Amino acid sequence: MLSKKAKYAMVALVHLAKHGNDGPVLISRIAEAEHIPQKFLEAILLDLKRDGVLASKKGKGGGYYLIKDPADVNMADVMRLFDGAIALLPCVTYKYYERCEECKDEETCGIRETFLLVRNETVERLKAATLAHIIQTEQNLSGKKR
Amino acid sequence: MLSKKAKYAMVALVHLAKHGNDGPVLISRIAEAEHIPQKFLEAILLDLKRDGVLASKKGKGGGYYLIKDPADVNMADVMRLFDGAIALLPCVTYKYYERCEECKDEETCGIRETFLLVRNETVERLKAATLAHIIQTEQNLSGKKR
DNA sequence: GTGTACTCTATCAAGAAAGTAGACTATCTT
DNA sequence: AAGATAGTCTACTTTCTTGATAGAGTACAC
Repeated sequence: MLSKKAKYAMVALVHLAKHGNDGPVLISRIAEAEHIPQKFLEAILLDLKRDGVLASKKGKGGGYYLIKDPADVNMADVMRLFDGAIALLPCVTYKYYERCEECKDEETCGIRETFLLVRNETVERLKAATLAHIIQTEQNLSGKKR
Repeated sequence: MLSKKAKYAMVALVHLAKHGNDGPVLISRIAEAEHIPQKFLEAILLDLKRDGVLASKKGKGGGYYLIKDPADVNMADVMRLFDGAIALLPCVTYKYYERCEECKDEETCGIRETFLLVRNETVERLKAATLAHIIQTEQNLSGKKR
């Protein structure tokens, strides 16, 4: 399962991508609009800033704003930032690789093979899920609903 | 990430599917062969027994053995048994469904849509990963390696 | 220089994950 | 029936992570 941090981060990013066209958005505004505990959200936005996705402005008229193109911000990166590896086993991750102690031969492990395929499919899908893509999807879904 | 329990369960099941043709296999044998803490493995095998995948025999000549066809035991079920839902968000699970508090409209949520697709792909892949399939895969991989 | 708004450090409670200990029960062999 | 074998059950411990909250500090605008 995703952590709340990762989920809140995604929700906040979508919010910023949608409402950030007229300058910085207040933390308090995002917190209220998206029902996220404000203090918790502060830490999350700070992480996203350190990661280079967002920037902020202090004082009156301040707030957070996107500094990347919504088409260049994807859910795979967000998930990795907050929850670490996407794969379900350490032996099929790229950055967090760890050998299974009990595995005799990694190259012929049938379990590993399955989870490697799962990982690859998931990463591909999450990389495609950019902010731009998510917003587009929402518009399509509302269109169908009507 | 998978819990150790789920991973050990998968490894133990593959062991039983491979070596269970001449009667029950001792917990201690599996623990030693697969490098799993024995006491921990006991609890795991008990869970698998309660779930109807394994049966056991006490006393001399006893041990655990599969009571399902290896083609009918898949990793999706094992993962659900030990780790709960496979999906990354509670709002896209079947059995563990929970509404997102902050979600205004689930049907048009772009984030949900992405994680629904991820879940479906993962479940499909894990359902296909039966014990029979895993063992077959291992044979194929060793074949290629030589 | 006052108010606004982000930043940083510390702390906390609850729960889960991973593993350990030990007594108990069922079964087989002789 | 005794004694060994092997799974069953209950309880506990330890460590880590998650999801927060509190409050002082810093930067900026007017």
